[in-house]
Amino acid sequence: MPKPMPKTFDFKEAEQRLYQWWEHSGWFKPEIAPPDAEPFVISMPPPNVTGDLHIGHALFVAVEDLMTRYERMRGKAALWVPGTDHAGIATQLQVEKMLRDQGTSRLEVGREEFLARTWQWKRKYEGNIKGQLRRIGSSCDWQRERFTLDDGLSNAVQEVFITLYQQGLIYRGPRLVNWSPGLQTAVSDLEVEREEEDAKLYFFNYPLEGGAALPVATTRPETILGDTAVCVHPEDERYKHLIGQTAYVPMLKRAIPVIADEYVDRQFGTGALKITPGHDFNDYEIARRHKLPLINILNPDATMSQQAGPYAGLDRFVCREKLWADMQAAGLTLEVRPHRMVVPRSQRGGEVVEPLLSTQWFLKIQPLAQKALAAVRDGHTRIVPERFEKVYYHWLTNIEDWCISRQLWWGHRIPAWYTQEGDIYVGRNQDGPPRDGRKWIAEEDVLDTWFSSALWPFSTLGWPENTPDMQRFYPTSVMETGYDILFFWVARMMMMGLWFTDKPPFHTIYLHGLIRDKYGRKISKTLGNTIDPLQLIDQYGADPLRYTLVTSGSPGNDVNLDTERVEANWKFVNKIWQMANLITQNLDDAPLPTGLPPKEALDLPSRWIVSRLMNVTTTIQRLFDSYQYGEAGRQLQEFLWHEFADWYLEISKHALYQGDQNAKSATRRVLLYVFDQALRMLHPYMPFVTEEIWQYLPHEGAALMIAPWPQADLAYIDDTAEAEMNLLIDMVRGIREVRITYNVEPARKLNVLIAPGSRRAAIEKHAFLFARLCNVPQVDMLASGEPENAASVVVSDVTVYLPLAGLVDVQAECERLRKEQAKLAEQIDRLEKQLSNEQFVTRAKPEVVERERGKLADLQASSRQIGERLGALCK
RNA sequence: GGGCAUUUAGCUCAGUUGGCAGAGCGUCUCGUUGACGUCGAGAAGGUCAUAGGUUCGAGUCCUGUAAUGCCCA
Repeated sequence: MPKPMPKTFDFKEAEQRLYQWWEHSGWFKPEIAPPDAEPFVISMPPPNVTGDLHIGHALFVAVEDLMTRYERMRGKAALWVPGTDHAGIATQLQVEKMLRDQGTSRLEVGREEFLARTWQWKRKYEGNIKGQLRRIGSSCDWQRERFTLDDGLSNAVQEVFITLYQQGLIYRGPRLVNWSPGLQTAVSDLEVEREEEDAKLYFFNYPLEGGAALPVATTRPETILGDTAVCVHPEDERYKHLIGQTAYVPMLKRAIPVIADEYVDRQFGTGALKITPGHDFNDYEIARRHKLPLINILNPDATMSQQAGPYAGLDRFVCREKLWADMQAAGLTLEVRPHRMVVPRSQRGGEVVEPLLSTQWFLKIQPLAQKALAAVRDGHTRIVPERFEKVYYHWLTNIEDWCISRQLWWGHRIPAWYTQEGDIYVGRNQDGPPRDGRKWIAEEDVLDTWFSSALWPFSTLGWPENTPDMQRFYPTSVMETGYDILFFWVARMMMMGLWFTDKPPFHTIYLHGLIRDKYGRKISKTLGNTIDPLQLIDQYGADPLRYTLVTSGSPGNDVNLDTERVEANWKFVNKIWQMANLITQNLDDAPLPTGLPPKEALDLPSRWIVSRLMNVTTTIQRLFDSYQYGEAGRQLQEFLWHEFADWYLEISKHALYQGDQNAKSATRRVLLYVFDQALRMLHPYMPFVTEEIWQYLPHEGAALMIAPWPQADLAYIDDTAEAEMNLLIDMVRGIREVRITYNVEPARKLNVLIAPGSRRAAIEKHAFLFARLCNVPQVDMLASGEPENAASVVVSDVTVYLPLAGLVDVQAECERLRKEQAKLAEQIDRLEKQLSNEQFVTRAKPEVVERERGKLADLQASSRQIGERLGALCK
């Protein structure tokens, strides 16, 4: 006898054991496939080492592990490269917070000590993350694990930086950048979030030469101190005559010109615009056109600089109030109105970001963007779902130079040095600056984290060395990640990959949606609606969580996660376990030939379930081919639970308990085969329970995770068997319904009489089904006439009579039959109309017409039967 | 301002070559049996947001509208 299974699946014990076994067996490595196997590669989006994994991470793990396991079972050399990201700003903020809690600070401990502490932090959270990835069941190759600050990856970063610099694509210079005063660093456009907020619009008089004044409106009065012009529309009749005059900056009395530019919106405010090129992107452009000077009135911490004269040292918002009060006292102010405006805020801290003149490193991105655009446009890389291609095109077409330097400590140090004279040298950090006797000062800044992430698909494989991994596994296959980082990450990987390897880094970009709570609200700590994947795993196991995440939505759309579904799917796991229990309990020692018996040797239920399996397998394959994993998973559940378990398992008991050796053997083979195939297809969704069960079943090969992926054998598809079984199933359902309608105690056995119409043979042969499925142990064929006191069930041209002496209320039965008849009449009417429509018969596909005709015939037969019954019973 | 998505049962969502509207949860009945009460049987519940169009036929394709959400400026 096979090893008996425990009553229930102990996932806590099994998950850990199975994972270790898989890993130690080396099955997560692509090397288990033959050397000439086609590779399948995913670079894992590296989680930040800032903290623990959240439910969003669990989603990408579920999907990527599914893809990897599927391709591995298909015989590919499947490689899923894991890793973590140093996440410059985010991690630095966390560590700074930790230092603050310890009563010290970054500046107090100094750069070296700060970095040491950050590495400590990194080790701790990286460890957590790896443990969590394992808990979810990730079949990634841990020996190829990478971290963005590894030596190899840092080397790739330097190589890229130096090359781009030499190609003239990286430059350094003073530009207006988005400055985060709290973090004291520049950030890129993407890291600034803009949202409409309630603010104020301040109206005041700009004093002009000769005592006149020009009314101006501004949302940020403190920037008045940095004005270098006042601008009106050249055709504005109100102000035309003032063009060329001199204005005086309030309180500072600095003389500036009144200029004209068509950029000015005459409808907005007063129609006159103050120009602050040092602190506004639009003003900066206007100033360039008019060759205006530029004044920086802000310090890096957003206090006012020396340029602000008497206001120097004040915080920007304090200055706003004070300056306005002073102007009011000077009689310059007009009014303050409430005003909705877009305020730029830092993606990280949420503080207001200031446009600030600052010397930074930039990447001239247009040439790279062109290649990235072309690769998708020419179909070398495909985005799933397709609609994101438009978003991708739009962003890359309008892209501006990327500010890549950050005034942080945690990150890749920019490999550059300067001299006092302003010379720049770019070269490898380990080589140092030129030894030419001059004093070279090392660049302190680090690179934007996304700069290194952009290299991830190839830097993790050993680039710039032409390593064996690089040769075999690059380009990678699929980039699976959230649509929210399409610009931050995916587009940048495309640009860097194409620029440095001349190949798109992956042929497919699969974008998943974001996880929200069951009400569709964004998950956030402040809302308190966070969902901890580890807690769900502790409660229900990894399989239900994974299955739920994958089947709760559709590609590219957000998932409103209802944790009750995890519980429901935990029940599904139990159900599968119980199926396995039943099957294994009904095996014996005799070894069974593997595979299916020939079709001719199968009874009807077996031909039916095998045919259903083949059809489902075909559907699953079609869905997998188009990345529709959610739908595929749902179909598997439907098949396994509501066809295989509800019907075939019940029916198979007949052969198992009452059949002869041949019947037993054939049924066991079918049970094993169908179940085994379904487990294989389910494995990428639920690796643990499927593997554990598989080990209790007779099998070839060491593990389910490396067993071949099913292929449908179309020879077993049997439409006749499916139709025949459906008839029997409908009869059983009808009988069950009657039993419940007449409150027949479930324990009470019933005998039925059947007028079998054209289905006599099939019904006689499978009469045993009724005993097992609806407690009808005896079925007799009715030669003629009708029994008294019987309820009836009509399916096609078959009528089943249930003699229910004393139970049948003739009136109620007539009522039931009339209702049934009316329903049929409605459907018949519809079909008759359709089929008498010349257009339908000639234009619709022949098989559709045929199907409708068949349906009509069945319905008409049923209707006739019921009509006769009504005639006999309900005079 | 431009773009995208969503709108289907009380709730959360499926429904991709156009062919009789589905699941889970919840609700209501009822539970004999040698896998499972973490279960089984049965039932109720829907103008598929809305107005048009294409088509023999539209939840599905096209156009307009509304509401909600997201992205870009």
